[in-house]
Amino acid sequence: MALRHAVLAALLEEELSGYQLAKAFDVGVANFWYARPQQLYAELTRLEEDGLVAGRDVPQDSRPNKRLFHVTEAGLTELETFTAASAKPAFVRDDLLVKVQAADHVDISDLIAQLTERAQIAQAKIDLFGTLLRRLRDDRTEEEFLRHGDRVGPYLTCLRGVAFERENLNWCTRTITVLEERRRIHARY
Amino acid sequence: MALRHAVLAALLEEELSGYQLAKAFDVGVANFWYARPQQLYAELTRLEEDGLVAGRDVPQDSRPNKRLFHVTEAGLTELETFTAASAKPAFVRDDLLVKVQAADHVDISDLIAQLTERAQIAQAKIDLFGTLLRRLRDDRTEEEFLRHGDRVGPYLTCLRGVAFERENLNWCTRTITVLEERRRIHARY
DNA sequence: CCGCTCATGTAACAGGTTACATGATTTA
DNA sequence: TAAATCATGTAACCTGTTACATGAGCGG
Repeated sequence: MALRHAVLAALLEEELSGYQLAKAFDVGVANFWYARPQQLYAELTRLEEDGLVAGRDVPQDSRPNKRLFHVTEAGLTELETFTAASAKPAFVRDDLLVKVQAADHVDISDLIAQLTERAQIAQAKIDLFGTLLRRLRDDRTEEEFLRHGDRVGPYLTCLRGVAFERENLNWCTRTITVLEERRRIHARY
Repeated sequence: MALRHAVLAALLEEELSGYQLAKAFDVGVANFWYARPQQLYAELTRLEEDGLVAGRDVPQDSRPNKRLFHVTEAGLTELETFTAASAKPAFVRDDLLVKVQAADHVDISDLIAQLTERAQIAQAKIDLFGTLLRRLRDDRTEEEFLRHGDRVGPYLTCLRGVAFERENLNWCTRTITVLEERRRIHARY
């Protein structure tokens, strides 16, 4: 099971409902994992059955009631065990890269369109992460926060997210430039 | 189907056997996708059934015979269609990031060990990709090659691979430094 | 003779995606 | 009144992983 530990890690910081978790694991706030809502609801059910998280009902007026989950002692132990075990390397699996790999055999305009779209998404994420980082470290400088802040885990993963998206953006614009230049040259004949 | 197009893209450059494909999709030569040998053999069978690739038997002495596959006209059309369709964004799903997210609640030494291991893997990949890039562009400078080389797709995906691993390495060493510093401070009490 | 590379698979299972379902409330 | 947000799921399906199986030749 893989999602399992990601959920536990996310719930360490604060009590969350399935719905809130889904938000975090979707749009890109959680840069260390991605999952669909259905998967999260299912996983929370299983985690509770196994006693790794516990939920409590929170009645709300003018909103449907919700269940907030927190990590139990057993859950923390499970996370410790998981952390001690060696991590399998992460792989790249990206449709866009497949398309660029085939660049010399397919329509360049399609490719440029998709690279442009990806670049925009990357920029949006960079902005989002930037805001998030500023909120996490509050007044402090990054250096100061990383030394003495009380919870740096989420900050560190967020730094990874920024770096990744920055490289992503960089590569997209570079690739677009190359492909456009080649199209221009080709168009002369 | 996802692997399908990755296989087609890989076969564009040269005729390959299942075994050769497996090599390319494993160790990290193909930086645009990852797959296990079993999956590739299965996918090649399906692709051939669907007429998107065609194989030919190559008898070898002092080696088992093999089947080399190449992309058919129908296969190329399929790739074009795929490229024209909009790509779904790629997500992060990394065990190591989950562990770092939980950094404030788990054993730091375990974390540092795994970050170190990951950093070494990243360095190895950077070297590998560097060699590959030099081979691809031959004598030419990168600028020159990207403008006038005849097949730049694999080069561009490889550039993405280098950038990714460089950021990976960077983040790992930075994170190690932060965690070690915090451990040092903590140890005083 | 042991382990590695070449060469190709099958079968059972775990994990993730897509489609579908429901229902209340707030905002435009 | 239509769309978005809050809130939670079920069921069928597709994809990918793990474990296992086979067999020949080459290098130490």
